[in-house]
Amino acid sequence: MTAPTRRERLRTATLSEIKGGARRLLVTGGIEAVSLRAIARDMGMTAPAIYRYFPSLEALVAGLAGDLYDELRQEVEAARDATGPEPAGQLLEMCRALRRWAVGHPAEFTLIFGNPVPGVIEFADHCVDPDHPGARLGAVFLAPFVALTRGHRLPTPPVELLQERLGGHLAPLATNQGPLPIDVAYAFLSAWTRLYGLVAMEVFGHLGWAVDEPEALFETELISLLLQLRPAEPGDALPEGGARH
Amino acid sequence: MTAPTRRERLRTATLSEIKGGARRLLVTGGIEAVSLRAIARDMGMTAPAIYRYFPSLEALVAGLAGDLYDELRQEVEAARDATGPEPAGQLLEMCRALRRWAVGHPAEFTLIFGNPVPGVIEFADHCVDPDHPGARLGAVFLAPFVALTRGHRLPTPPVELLQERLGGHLAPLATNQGPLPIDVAYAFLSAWTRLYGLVAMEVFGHLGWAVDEPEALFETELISLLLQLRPAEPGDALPEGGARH
DNA sequence: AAGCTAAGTGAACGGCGTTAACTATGGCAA
DNA sequence: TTGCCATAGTTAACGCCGTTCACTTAGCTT
Repeated sequence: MTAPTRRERLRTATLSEIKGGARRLLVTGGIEAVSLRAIARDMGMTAPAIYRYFPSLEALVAGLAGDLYDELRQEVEAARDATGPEPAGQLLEMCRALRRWAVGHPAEFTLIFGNPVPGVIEFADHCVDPDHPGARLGAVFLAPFVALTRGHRLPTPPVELLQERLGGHLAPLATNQGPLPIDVAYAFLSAWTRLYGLVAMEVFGHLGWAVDEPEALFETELISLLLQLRPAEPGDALPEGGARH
Repeated sequence: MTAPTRRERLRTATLSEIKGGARRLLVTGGIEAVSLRAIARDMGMTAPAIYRYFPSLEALVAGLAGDLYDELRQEVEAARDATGPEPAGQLLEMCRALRRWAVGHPAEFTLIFGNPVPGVIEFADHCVDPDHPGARLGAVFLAPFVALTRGHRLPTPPVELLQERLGGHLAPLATNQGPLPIDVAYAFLSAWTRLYGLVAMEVFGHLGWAVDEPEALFETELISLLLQLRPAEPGDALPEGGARH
């Protein structure tokens, strides 16, 4: 690994300048403001020059999406590492970090978690790859989730029903994250879609008809979710929710 | 109210032809395929003529979104009316109708429930209007939900906690749908975001890393949700769940 | 029949992604 | 050191796009 030559340094600098410009346009004007010509204009370049770095605008956007996935994952990991070892507290802070990032970076969240934009479609399609940034983000949440729910009954429908309905369709999850007890797998997916639904509805502006402070709903739902996942204890505030089955 | 003149007939015919063309383009090529020039080309017209019917492409898309909201609501209402009077069965079939429409019309679902597209943004912003199609869709689900949960304890955090966290922030919901007990309001929003999260993740392709048959997860989650909302009875088994096609 | 209004046309402006042909330059080998 | 070549950049062009403007045509009204 020798020292990078001058051309290599210039190339990586230009590449990150392109990505930075794309990000800035994404933040200020949404995905439809990201154009090769605008990026090049901001850099004092011409649009065709960008084709030396990306084969198309779609590819550029896809690369940006990958970076954003990693950024979000690192944010979530940082929140986890800044918390004590109890998985419940870790999950709480990780979920909060996810929402905080989403609300603070709505355009970025929209790009990676909203409608598949043309360049990001292949992303979603080839998600069965365990190295996919989406799967890696899921894995970060899965670890403390498994730790939290280990060894006690989860508030799911009966395991026989889960087996019958869901048993044959969890192959992608097993491929990505290793084998899991079916009730843990189901409870995780249920929690993940709940988290996604809450955050996505807030960021996409679909909660305005119901609440004027989405964070309050988020915090309430988070408490409810974690209470349901905890083993029922005598005097638990949620006896019927947690121990129905 | 006299008979429509010839020009009026032509105008409404052209208007619906424009909308139909826009819908067809949306379905075949996604929202970015909807262009004034393409619509006009398909109609044997020129693009500026459309400005006699819509002030801009954004307005045309917003009108299309409104129509789609109504179409989805009618689909859900039809599913409700084709089911018996028990609110649990009605809710089950309404949720299934929602998912069926979303999966069968992914581009349309994406337009009204995904990233706010420029023309649809004002839609989301002015959602506090009870006549807003989104609020009306919510109301359709709210009625059987209230009936289902009336008179028994819901699996929510304690009401005092709900009051403290959420009490001051439900004004838009009350404005749109009338006053509700806070545990009912919270449980409804929780269920609504769960439903949205599930369907949106499936339609947007964000579940590929986890399941190979999203419908199985949907059905399981639906059963779990309805079981949690019902008063616990000995030997409860949610019979409708098994009577699926 | 005259005149007004609504519907539609064609040309044009500026913006977009992308391609092709061309120029200048950094790095390497003879 | 000189000569070469791959690389990074340029300009020009094509065909899309939304939108505006001036103009024509056809329908309706009086």
